[in-house]
Amino acid sequence: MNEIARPTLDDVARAAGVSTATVSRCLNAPERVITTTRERVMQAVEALGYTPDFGGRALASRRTNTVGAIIPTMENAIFARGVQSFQEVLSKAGKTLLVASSGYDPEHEREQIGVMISRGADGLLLIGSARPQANVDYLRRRGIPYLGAWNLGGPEGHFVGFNNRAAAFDLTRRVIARGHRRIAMIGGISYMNDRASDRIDGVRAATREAGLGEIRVIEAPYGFDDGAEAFGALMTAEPRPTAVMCGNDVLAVGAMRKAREMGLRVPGDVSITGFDDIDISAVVDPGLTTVRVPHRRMGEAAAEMLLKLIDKQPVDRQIEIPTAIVERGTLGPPPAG
Amino acid sequence: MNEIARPTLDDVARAAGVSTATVSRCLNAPERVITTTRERVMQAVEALGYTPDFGGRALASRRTNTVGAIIPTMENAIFARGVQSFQEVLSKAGKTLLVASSGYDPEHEREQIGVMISRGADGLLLIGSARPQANVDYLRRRGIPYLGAWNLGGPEGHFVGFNNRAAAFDLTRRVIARGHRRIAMIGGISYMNDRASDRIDGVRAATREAGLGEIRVIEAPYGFDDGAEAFGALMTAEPRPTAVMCGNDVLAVGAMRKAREMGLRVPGDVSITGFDDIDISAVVDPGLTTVRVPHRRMGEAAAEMLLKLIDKQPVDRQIEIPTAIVERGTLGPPPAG
DNA sequence: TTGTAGGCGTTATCAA
DNA sequence: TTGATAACGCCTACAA
Repeated sequence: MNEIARPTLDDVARAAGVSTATVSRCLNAPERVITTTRERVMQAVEALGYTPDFGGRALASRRTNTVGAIIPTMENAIFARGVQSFQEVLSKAGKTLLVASSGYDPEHEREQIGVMISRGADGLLLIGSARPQANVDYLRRRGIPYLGAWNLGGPEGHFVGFNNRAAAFDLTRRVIARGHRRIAMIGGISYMNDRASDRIDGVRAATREAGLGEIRVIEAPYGFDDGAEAFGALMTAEPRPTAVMCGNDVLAVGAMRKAREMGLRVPGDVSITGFDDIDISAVVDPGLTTVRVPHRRMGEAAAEMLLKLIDKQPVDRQIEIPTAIVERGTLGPPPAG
Repeated sequence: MNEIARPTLDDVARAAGVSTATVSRCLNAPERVITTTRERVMQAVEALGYTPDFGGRALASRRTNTVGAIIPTMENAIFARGVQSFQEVLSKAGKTLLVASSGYDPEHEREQIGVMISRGADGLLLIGSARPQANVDYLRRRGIPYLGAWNLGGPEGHFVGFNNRAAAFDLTRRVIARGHRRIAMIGGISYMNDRASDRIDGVRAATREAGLGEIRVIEAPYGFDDGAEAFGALMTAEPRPTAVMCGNDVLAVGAMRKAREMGLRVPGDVSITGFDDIDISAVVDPGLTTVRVPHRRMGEAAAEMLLKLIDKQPVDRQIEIPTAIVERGTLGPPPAG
């Protein structure tokens, strides 16, 4: 079987006995071509297996129908899920998704922004709002539409996301209402990560409001072991917290594992809360009390907003996706005494 | 702040007082330009913030430095993980990843292949080997290098993956060695999914080899609830199986949940096994006995192979990534009687 | 409704 | 070592 050279518009035009302009129109504005010729053309397209060349099209139309997403890593299930639905919506709109990862490093993000620009992305999805001004300027000077997702942002820019701070605040209030006075937190690494730092801020604000004084916060990388280790450190200090709130479910599940290893009952001896409501949280025993974050809905909303931005349609500056506390079994009253 | 038109090669050339050809050479073959002029050019590039236009470059060079991946869905953690490492390796090689999803539908996969071709992907990552011949032909006629991943394949084509059948076979032998004679299986949907069907085949082959006769297999979609439901059906039939082997960990964890709901102890009343070793499997109680599948390593190996294929370097036709049985707590001897 | 023709930004071939 | 210049494949006024 011989390798067949890719057919061009010219080939199709010749096969259908029309000009290249007509073929182009058949593909991009079918209503501007009379039915009979259109059918003839489409037949030729089919027969030759023609697919338009992206380079040529991009060059001539100044449009790539490509959208870029720069996320920390797909290994984090919450991003994988959001990106999946983001991509599905894009795909329906005829756009293709270009994916890059920053590994939580602003410098690397900056590089990837360059890659996306150079590939002519029509729009860009970024995560959160915490980034060097240089990265933002870079984008704005190019006038390329972009969006922060997974969180709400500052006074300018477009965002589709959750109010991480408020959700953490509400959850903390609930913990306090259960009677806890000694609360500690295992947060995600907050440097250049506004989701992590907002969650920490939310917890701090609520404990302050309740007059509990400054709570202890350990920041830990995103991993079960890291959560376990931080939990160990927290629980060997005196006075021991009666509730440990975690910046995400992975840390929380790691903490639960460590609690079991230490012979601590949850929630009998210590309450634990998470954030994200990943699959695993419904499955551990007892079930993890956490904050449900609808990543799929967010991905879809982000795609729709970015599409509008690209089309220069009017959009709200921020879209807040509501979250909800999911009470399962890891939050109880503090141990007596 | 005004939006700044993207500078072109021409702009840089003018700023540096050279021809566009020289600028192009500075970027693509620096050694062919004398140092002094090169420095002058690079300065202009820097000053203008020039990034080459992808469309123009693709058109002129017939190369896109783009690689496509068409996977069922990123929501499945095993793909998300593999794609992440795939992307990282690609990125280091200066290639960008285009992502599309097939939703496990061959028809949709075919469409996405078209999209990738039309975008000039230099190479393609597909999942597994089960697909209509038409999809394969489409690719081969174009002469575009592609790769099946996550499984090994038939007599032709390139593959980087696991021997799903052999791994399932080995695990089943282990189950039988524990004394189980009544084994049932909850498999993934096998239609056009060779990973799922190979795992089922492996289990069947081992039970046959042991003279256990035809075992009951229920196929279920990829979801906790689906695993739970299938498990319920299996355990209400007579005679009840003493071991339920699952085609993936998600089904297995669903089965474990259902077992608890039914008041069945695992592994006291029934043993359960999984496949994939996702995060959750180490965290459930008891820990799930399963097959560890190194997705990251596979993603990396796939990227390296595809890169070589694109460069027309010689490669092995198949690369097998080894798997390993992970014994945790869900596999025990069958209940007495 | 259809065709003609110029141009999009880059690379690559040839000369100089 | 550098510079002209002709592709590359497509889109889009503009003309017919």
